[in-house]
Amino acid sequence: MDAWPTGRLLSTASRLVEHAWAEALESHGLTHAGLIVLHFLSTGPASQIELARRARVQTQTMSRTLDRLERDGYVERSADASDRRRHVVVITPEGADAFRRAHDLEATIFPELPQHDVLREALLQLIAATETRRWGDLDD
Amino acid sequence: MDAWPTGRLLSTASRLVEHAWAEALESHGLTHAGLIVLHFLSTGPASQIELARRARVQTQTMSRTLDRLERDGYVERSADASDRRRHVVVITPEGADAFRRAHDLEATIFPELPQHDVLREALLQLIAATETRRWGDLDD
DNA sequence: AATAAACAGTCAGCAGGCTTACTATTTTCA
DNA sequence: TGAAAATAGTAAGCCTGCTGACTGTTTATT
Repeated sequence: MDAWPTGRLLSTASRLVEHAWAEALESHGLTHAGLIVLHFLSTGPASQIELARRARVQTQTMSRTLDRLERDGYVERSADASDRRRHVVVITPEGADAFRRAHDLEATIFPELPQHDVLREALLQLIAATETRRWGDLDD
Repeated sequence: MDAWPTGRLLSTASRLVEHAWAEALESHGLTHAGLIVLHFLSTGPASQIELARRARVQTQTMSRTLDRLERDGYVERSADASDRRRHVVVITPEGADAFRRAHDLEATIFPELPQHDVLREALLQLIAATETRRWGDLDD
């Protein structure tokens, strides 16, 4: 496995970690993708396009993630009065509750690593190096 | 984004890198998941369960990946005479060709990173720390 | 003012992860 | 030997990425 290309190591590690999360999250009625959204909404409402931009996914993907969150009663969508193209997405009390319960898991589920800080730094650099081409200049 | 949990950084980085790959690979008629399989098969035939184990995916996932590779003419499945439960998977000349053309991309597509070696080492440790619970003891 | 362009969101369909549930074959062992 | 257990593979259905094509609304241009 030492011979694997770095991209493959990256996606394998990502899948393994995500799976460990998923196990913990499903007991709170949440998924990985949903948790990200609740995180963003915990500080206030947002449009779908803004949520997509911050999560670095396509608006179509975000649309379906919100479908599921809405189905489960964690968010609500309403038309924006001043711009009827826009939907304002708001977290519900149930959503805020689920987020609060799940929030600490994010930190604790990650395995102890001697290189944790270095890993974070390298990932941030890697993201910075690749994302501009795909997502343009983002400030968060 | 500095405040993001490490798991989220990991999956975001993984998706961005994978997307850059995908662009390059599709010009060779390949996908990420397919390339891994061709890589494993380039040194000889294997059973589906063995391919799944080495790629760290479920056999059901591998089954469908092989469906697509077979559909595209890159691999062939045949029943194992000595154990009729088993399918022996073999790479075709077309598959070997596609693999050869794509092989170098894996290394060159990855962005230059000052921390490349440290990143690899951290990822290998992370995989080692998480995979045993899910995949048992593997020797590769 | 009318038309063109940009924008916000959705739908349909594919890929590749996952789980649960199934068939068919082989192995074990009572 | 014959029944139970293990093994290899598939099917169906969910989630979350993606692309391409579409609707409806707003903004820009002429």
